[in-house]
Amino acid sequence: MAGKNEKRGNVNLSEVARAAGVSKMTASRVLRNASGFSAETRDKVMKQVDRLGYVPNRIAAAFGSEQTSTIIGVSVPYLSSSLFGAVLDSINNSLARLGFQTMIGAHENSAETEEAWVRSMLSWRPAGLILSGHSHTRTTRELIKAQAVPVVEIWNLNTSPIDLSVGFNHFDCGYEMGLYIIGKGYRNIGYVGADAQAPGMGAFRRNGFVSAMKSASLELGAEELLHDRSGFYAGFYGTENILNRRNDIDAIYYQDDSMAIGGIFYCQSIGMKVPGDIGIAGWGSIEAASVLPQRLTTTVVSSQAIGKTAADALIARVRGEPVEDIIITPTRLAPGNTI
Amino acid sequence: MAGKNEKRGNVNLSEVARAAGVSKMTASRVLRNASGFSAETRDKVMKQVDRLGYVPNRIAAAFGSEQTSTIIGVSVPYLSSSLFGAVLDSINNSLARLGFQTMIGAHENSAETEEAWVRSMLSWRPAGLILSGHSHTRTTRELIKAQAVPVVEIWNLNTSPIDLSVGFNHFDCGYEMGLYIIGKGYRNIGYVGADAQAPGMGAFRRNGFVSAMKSASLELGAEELLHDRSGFYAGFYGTENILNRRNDIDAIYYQDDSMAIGGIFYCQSIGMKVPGDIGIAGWGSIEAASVLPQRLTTTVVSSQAIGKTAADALIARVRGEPVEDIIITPTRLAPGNTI
DNA sequence: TAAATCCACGTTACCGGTAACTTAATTAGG
DNA sequence: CCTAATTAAGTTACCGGTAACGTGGATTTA
Repeated sequence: MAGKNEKRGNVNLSEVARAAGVSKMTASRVLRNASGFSAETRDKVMKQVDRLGYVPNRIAAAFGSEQTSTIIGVSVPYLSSSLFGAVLDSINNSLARLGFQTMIGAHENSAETEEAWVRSMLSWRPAGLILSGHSHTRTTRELIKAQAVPVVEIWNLNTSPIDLSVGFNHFDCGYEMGLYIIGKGYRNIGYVGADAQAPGMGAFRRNGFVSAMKSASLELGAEELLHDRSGFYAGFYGTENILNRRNDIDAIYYQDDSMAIGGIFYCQSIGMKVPGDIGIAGWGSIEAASVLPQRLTTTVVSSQAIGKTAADALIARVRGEPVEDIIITPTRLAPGNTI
Repeated sequence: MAGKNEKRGNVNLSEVARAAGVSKMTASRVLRNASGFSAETRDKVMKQVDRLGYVPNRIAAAFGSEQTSTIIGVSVPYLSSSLFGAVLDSINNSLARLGFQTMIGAHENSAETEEAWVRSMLSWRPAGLILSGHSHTRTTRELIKAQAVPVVEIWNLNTSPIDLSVGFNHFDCGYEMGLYIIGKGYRNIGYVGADAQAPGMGAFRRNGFVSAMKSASLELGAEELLHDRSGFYAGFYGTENILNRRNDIDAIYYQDDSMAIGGIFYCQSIGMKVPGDIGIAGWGSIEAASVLPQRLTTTVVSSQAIGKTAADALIARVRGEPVEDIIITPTRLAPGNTI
């Protein structure tokens, strides 16, 4: 009798219940802290739980009730990105606090990869999903709607979301920075980005920026889109390229702060003064910028706020509480002294 | 009949099987690509799968068989850290490729937080776990052993692991760097770190470093342990502190590259030349260092290799294939020109 | 004091797959 | 040509919880 059940050290509810001299259902009620048991019974059950080392089986629970899935699928472009790392940390923190588990996926800015992930994710019958892809395939949308699973699209504000959207408008970020730079008197402005092979949100900012220039009857003096991931080195290299092609560029708008910092270092390395010889602006306000001798002109984004807001909104929806469909998390142009 | 099952757009195997005119079991075999069905039958089933939009239920599958859980729990200190971000990315990539799902947890260097996570994780009956905490509570170890779940401890090499260990020796990294710096003629060396409230692996490197100094009959000239997370700013600030206390320090070893870079910037900001006035060394080889005007003296660690090796080893163990218990991923002291 | 209510707990059925076993038909082998 | 092996299915039982409902005794209410 002992030997048979010790195949894997797995004790189940029935054994706990039997040991405590109650029914399986009563033990279940105690463990879920539902009502319908006396304090005395609870103590009896909990004593056996401890003695037998019972580990609840959430797979069985999720299977049995369909209400009790506490899995939340979270999809981001990359796990190794300082901006998304902070979003993930914040989401995971909020979810864990609320008793939910995070299953992650990295789509690398490919809508097809995202679709494959969503498909496999849905078979876990998650309580909800958090997506950060900038666009989804038609199948992705259909799959999600067919399963009627709550979803929050984060990062970019989607004005007609599948379900909920938490974020801000990337186009507007670019537009605002465009007007700012033009207002400072720059006229021959370049753009350096790094997601040409699979455009992410940076493309929206770039378009907003170009649009601002158009509104002042200007156009991009030069553009460098590396087939690479954004990063310090990509910024360094991209700046080298663009300045080799056009030496009359007086300012550069970068896809993000990492690249802008790389750009500053390139300029430094060839003896160009920032902002004396060239103006530089980034986006995203990463921590690395805080140690630069100059304060980088950038757009401040709160990754933490997005993560927490998204997690809270999703769980509210999961629980059937009322939620705003579209929640804007503010961004702020932070003037520095690199422009 | 139609209305009743359309409660949630959920189609189950029975319905697919009925529509295809076969038994549930045959449909199951087709979907798992097991043997025991004809090409004709497969086409019939797959046609209905597409027509009805069947999404398999992995919760039910995992529940029914116990062999088919494809959940892997992965625990790291923080999700928003460039080093662990790369490890996570690599783990997730490898696992996804092998058909496994990653459930994450962040323990923030607290063994108690890790224990709570392990407890909740085990109730999902995962196929395996990847842990990166530098030490575990006794309960954590007991829980894992009782459930007989495969585990890989990563990052720090554990010479008596619970199950498997993939990583390298942090003490040795510090020791090696200590000898190197002493060999360059420095004598009054400081250490700047940032995990005093919950020591992570950096503490081992620091101890290795101190040990190297002892072997040369030296001791730390000064030490600054910030109650903060490691990062550029912590390095900047820590350097300011340590140099204000002792202005005769001729070199500083940092907990990691982020902090070392922060240190370089602080020195630059007060007009100290690196390495003329002070030598600086970091650890971890993060990308940010690649854009510095000087090449940072550091220890190169392949986060990617650790992630992939750990994932592969774990899955081999899950599948019952033979695996090395202890796998060392190499590190390399990379001399730069900051020392 | 009888009826209504509440409480603590038990019983039954079921969630959606899969393992293990069985059966019928086909093919191979001597 | 008859038996053994192989293949393509079907049947049955079960995984470990939870929802829904049932029951008997204690307490409250009219």
